[in-house]
Amino acid sequence: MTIDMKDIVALCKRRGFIFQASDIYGGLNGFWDFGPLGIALKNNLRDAWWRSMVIAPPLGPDGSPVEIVGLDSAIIQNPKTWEASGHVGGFTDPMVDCKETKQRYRADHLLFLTPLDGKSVTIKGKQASAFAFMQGTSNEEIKERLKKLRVNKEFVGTSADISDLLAFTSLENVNLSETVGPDASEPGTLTPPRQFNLMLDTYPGVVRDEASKAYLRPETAQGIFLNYKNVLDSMRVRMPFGIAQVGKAFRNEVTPRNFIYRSREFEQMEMEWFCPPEEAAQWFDFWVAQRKQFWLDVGLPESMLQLRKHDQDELAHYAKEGLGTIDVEFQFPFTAPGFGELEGIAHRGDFDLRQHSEFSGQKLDYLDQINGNRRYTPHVIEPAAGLTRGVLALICAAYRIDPNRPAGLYLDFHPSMAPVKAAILPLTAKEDHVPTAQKLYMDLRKEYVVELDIKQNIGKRYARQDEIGTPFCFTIDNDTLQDQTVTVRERNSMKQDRIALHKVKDYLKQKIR
RNA sequence: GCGGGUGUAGCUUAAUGGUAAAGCUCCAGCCUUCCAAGCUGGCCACGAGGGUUCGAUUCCCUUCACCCGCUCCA
Repeated sequence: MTIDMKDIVALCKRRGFIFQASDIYGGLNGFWDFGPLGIALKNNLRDAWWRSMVIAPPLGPDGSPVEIVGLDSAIIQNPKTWEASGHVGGFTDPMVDCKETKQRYRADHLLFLTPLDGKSVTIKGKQASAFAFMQGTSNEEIKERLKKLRVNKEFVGTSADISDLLAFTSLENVNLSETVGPDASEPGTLTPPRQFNLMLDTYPGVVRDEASKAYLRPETAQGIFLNYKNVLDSMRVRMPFGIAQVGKAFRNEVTPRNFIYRSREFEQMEMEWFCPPEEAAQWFDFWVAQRKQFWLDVGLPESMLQLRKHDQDELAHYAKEGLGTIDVEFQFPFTAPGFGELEGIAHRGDFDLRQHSEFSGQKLDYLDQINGNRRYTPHVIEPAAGLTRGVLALICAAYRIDPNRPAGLYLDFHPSMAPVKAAILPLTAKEDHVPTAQKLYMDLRKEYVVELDIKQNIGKRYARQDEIGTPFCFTIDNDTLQDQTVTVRERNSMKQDRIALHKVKDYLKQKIR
């Protein structure tokens, strides 16, 4: 069965999960709003995460519960934060476009050759003094390409490894008009490198002043590092321990795509786990296993999940010195049969605390008074999950096409994630079914999100509940009035059972973990 | 940012240089004892801006959004 994202987007809109932001104004690229059921689903996922991290964190390798505390830091922090974190400097990738082929290249991924004798050659009547190639191009491919361009010369670097070639950005005075792009047929088609600012900025204060420029956080993590010392000084935590945070983050994605998967405003669930350097490897493995289990627990099927270790060259700037990064990936409809990132577990080493210590002049190390007053800067293991992406994964995983039911489809949410746990349906709108239904509804809503739906025939009401993934429907009919039983209709099987009216609450308690 | 495609009601579709049509949904009422049933009535649309024209949803331009591909993705 292949799922079309169009159908998922349509369902999300039709049933109040996710709307395009600023819909009545024609939308805004990269922004989405969560409707009544979308926020319910998101809150359920967020709460499950918070519970699994802060309220009831898992047992560590030694069998005792690990220690994690919560945090909610500001979205806007002192801009120095992002200088220290490396985001201001390293978060803007210079890009180069080719006017001929319409290709775009990251300037720092381009390498190029210059003739050994320093003399240019003529191609299509134009002088060419440099030839650009994508990083990773093999020597054979380079030779082949030069042959195609009918260039017969000795080049700097051709006989050596590709890594010896000069990086494009290292050439201050490169003459672009004499440079042949990686896929171009003539020189002079490349644009100068352009900076892409990947952080959104703002200007706190009523007067717009360049000196007051600040950034909307591109990740929640830095707010945790900034509060590392505050937490240490106020919470009596001891190494190893974690700080967890859920919140919005903002990135100027070059191309927002795939519904809410890559948006410019999104929500993260991040936990920074601080530990002694020598324990980092053990905790890294521990958290990778824990995080995968979390996604299984909220209902994503094993077959749609995979763990993937980052290659060395795709590691983020902060993860380069550590044990690397492993992603938990989900098989989204738009990546299938491939997978897309849902969560990344990164070993950040002591990079962040070291940087912030240097930029702020504050001591951010740890004095271990239990183990001989040893002093060290903790290493950090970071499970960073996309809450927004998690919601999309839950919806995609739950989407079931079923021609045998009126709605033609249903959402197979795990009962704990379902926005509505149960619907109370009087079989008819007649006066004798309604009061009993209302009474049951008023009773259940104290503990569960339930809906009372009176209007229209029963089939339509079941269909609507199928579409929003409500796991159970309780129907009140004439028999209810006689023997105090109701029909319970189970979403996935559409099977009906009769249970006692007073057992309904226990039934839900047992079914919804 | 590039190339291609698509924009008519909540959804699916229609027609038209001159009052924009229908089915489903939705709402109200009736009827209904278990899966979008039936009857009656009702609400709701030409993505936005500009141009051509007596008149534009239709033709032209621009723009915005979405989809696909490229690119990017700490």
